[in-house]
Amino acid sequence: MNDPALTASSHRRIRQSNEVAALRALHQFGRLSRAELARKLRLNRSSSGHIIASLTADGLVREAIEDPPEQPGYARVGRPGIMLELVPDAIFFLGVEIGVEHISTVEIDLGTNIVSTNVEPFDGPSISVEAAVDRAVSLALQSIPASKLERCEGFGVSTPAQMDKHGLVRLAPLLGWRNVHLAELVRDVLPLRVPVLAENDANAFAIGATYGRSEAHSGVTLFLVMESGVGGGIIIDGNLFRGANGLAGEIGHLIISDAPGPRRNLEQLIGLETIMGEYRKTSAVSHPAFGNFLADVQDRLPSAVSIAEHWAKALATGLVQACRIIDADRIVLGGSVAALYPLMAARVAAHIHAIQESSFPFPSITMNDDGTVGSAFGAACMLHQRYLSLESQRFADDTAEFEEPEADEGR
Amino acid sequence: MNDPALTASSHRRIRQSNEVAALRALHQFGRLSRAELARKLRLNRSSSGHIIASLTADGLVREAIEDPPEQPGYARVGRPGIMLELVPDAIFFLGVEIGVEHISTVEIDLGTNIVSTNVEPFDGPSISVEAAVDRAVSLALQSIPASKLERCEGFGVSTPAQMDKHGLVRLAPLLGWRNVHLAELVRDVLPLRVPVLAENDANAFAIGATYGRSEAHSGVTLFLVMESGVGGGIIIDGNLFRGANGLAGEIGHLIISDAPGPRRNLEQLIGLETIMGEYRKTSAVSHPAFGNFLADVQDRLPSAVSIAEHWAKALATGLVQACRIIDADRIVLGGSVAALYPLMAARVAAHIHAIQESSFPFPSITMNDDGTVGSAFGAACMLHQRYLSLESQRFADDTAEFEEPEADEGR
DNA sequence: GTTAATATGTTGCATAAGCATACAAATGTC
DNA sequence: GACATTTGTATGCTTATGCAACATATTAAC
Repeated sequence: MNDPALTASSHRRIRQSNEVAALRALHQFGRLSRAELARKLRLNRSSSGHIIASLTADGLVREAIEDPPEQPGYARVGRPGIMLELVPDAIFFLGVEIGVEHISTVEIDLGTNIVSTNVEPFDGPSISVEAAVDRAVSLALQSIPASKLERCEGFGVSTPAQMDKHGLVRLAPLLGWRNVHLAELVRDVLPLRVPVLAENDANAFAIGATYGRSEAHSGVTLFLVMESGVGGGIIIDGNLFRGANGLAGEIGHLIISDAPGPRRNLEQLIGLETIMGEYRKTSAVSHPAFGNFLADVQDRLPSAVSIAEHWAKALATGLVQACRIIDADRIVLGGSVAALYPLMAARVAAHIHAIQESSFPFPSITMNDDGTVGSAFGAACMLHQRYLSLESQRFADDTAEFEEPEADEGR
Repeated sequence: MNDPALTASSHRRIRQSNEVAALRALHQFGRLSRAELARKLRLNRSSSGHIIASLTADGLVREAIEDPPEQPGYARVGRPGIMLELVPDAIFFLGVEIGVEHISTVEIDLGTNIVSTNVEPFDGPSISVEAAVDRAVSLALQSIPASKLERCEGFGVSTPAQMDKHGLVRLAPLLGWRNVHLAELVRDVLPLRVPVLAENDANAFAIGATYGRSEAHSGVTLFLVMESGVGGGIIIDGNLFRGANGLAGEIGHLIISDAPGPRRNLEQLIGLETIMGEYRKTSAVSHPAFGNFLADVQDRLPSAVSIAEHWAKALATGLVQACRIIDADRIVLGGSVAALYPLMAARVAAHIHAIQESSFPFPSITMNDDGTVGSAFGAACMLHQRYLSLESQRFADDTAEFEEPEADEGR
């Protein structure tokens, strides 16, 4: 492909771009009248009408039957608009997470509502890629009736792996994969001709946690997933920033060696295993769970508090380092270990202010409240995002030619 | 402004977008025929002709009189195309750097060639913002004949400061500024109605070092300026990534505390002052310069080599940390201290491989060969880049309405 | 040296899509 | 109940691109 920045607009492209913009606006703002849409898109009212007509014909948009909660008190003069909304079940997207210990799948609709989820235990390291893909695909499809299948418009896979943007896995240490084209494998197995995207699990999680949230729609969000491993993803202006090799935001491998001793990375300092390893040494319970630890911290048990304190300091250090580089304005914590944050928020903040120079602003830190299927959900969101873009399959009929290997003589 | 991603295309917008694409292609590839351009832009040959006609009428493009170095050996059949090129002196852009010890100015033409430069000593901390702006503007304009002034299409300012994207300086510790609207001040003083942009000096330097280079046109480039201070900038797919507050890439404030002792940041470890401070303790010369140090390193003088070794290790640590976050595929070193790198490249590489886990790819490291006016040049490039975009002033006549404060009812 | 093949630039026409305008409809205000 | 205000739609206009045809300029072939 030539420089995407250079590609020109043509006639169809305008309409496509405007349809996409309309869909995005409806997704972001929920309900809009044609006139409101025209204003948002800086379009003529009649053009807005045309665009809506074509989207309605495609079954993607409809007029809302009821316009219920008419803001009370503020009644506007003039003829009221007819509210438009996305037709949620017009199409759907599937996302699966191939984890180390489980496979999760999610179905989302055009409104990015979760329609259904499946989770299944799984022993990643002992299973071949092909078998894993088979299981993931069949789990995702098991609850979809055949008649509905054709409305599927995308399939996303997330997995703990380094991979390029085409879904070619370079390395997946936890699963023992190397140089497998994951997206291809899924495409081959899927009984559908739909776009397939594969993405690192932390990156997918980051998309899922921010997708559609207006806060994350502009600015820089750093998302952290803290489990036994610590991953991360960066969202810039609502889009995933992958970096050159899909490794951007892999904050778990930051080197934090404030203390003397062997060099340790952030993952080894704030990951679940470290916490539990330390906690086991002191806990009264024989096989303590993370919940026991949280309870002990809450109860101000000194040994637990001390562990949490180290955790807070390491986390603060990592966040400060990351922000020196990407200058995020928003940090979102996810993964099971994030539950420790509310108990330690003040300590984390104190450490941050002690560590960083006072002239630097610091981002807000919030928790990700999402459920357990975050990464699969994010994978599905990636395809929703793609559908609401110029790369959408809706426009594929006229761009059907895939004659990419054109001679790049000009380099 | 509403979501920029949502704004729709209209008729004029197509043409504008295509004219911009044509200008960019000509800038990037130098000379193209109408037919070649049409292929690059995926446009019909006749459309390409129309666009070129309108750009030629505007005086921005012309047919090259001679097509000299016709690649020998490879003669293509068919009617040869008429080569088109930008008219370099159709318009020009000015860039100034308000440094701590000097003011530099640059004039570049439409081909981003440097037309002229001025440098003047300056005592930043002792001079008010207004006076500094005055001097910078008059130095930039001094060699421009009045008749030429109207062809100026942009004015860029770079300075060591934290500022937002509108050119509002939050803090400039080295100059003693705080909460000044630098871009506004320049606009007020300039005897021209041209776009004015202000940017942090390291960010501007980064743009200048990568702008127009096809290598940097895709991927992630981390640029480092090493002087007494250490700054940095990040270029993603050819565009500056500012972060939420314009502080992205400010790698000098990374905390590197591998050694015991007080916490130190990267700037304190690899900056010019540290090197020279250490070097002075051992040097035979009474007032040694950085050149003496370089010579001693080259001569393998143990004391100098030891200093350089520490430098290499700290640099390697900083680069690895940065790449864990942004996953750059290209690092460019600039500033006077960068001259040390070629002597230590092997050691830096060794440290990098020792520090980072083997599964991570590592970016190439190159030197910035640019002259002393890099930051001013970058500031000028920012306006060149803007001119070759849809925000160009060329299109301002029909977008003249600035009725931004529209009610954002939908939030 | 003439003819064929190939690629470029230009011209006239068709098409598509947004814009401007006008108008009917639906609501609130007086 | 008259009027203002806003929405949605229908009509004609403008504009930029695409398409096809043609003249033009060059190489290759006989």
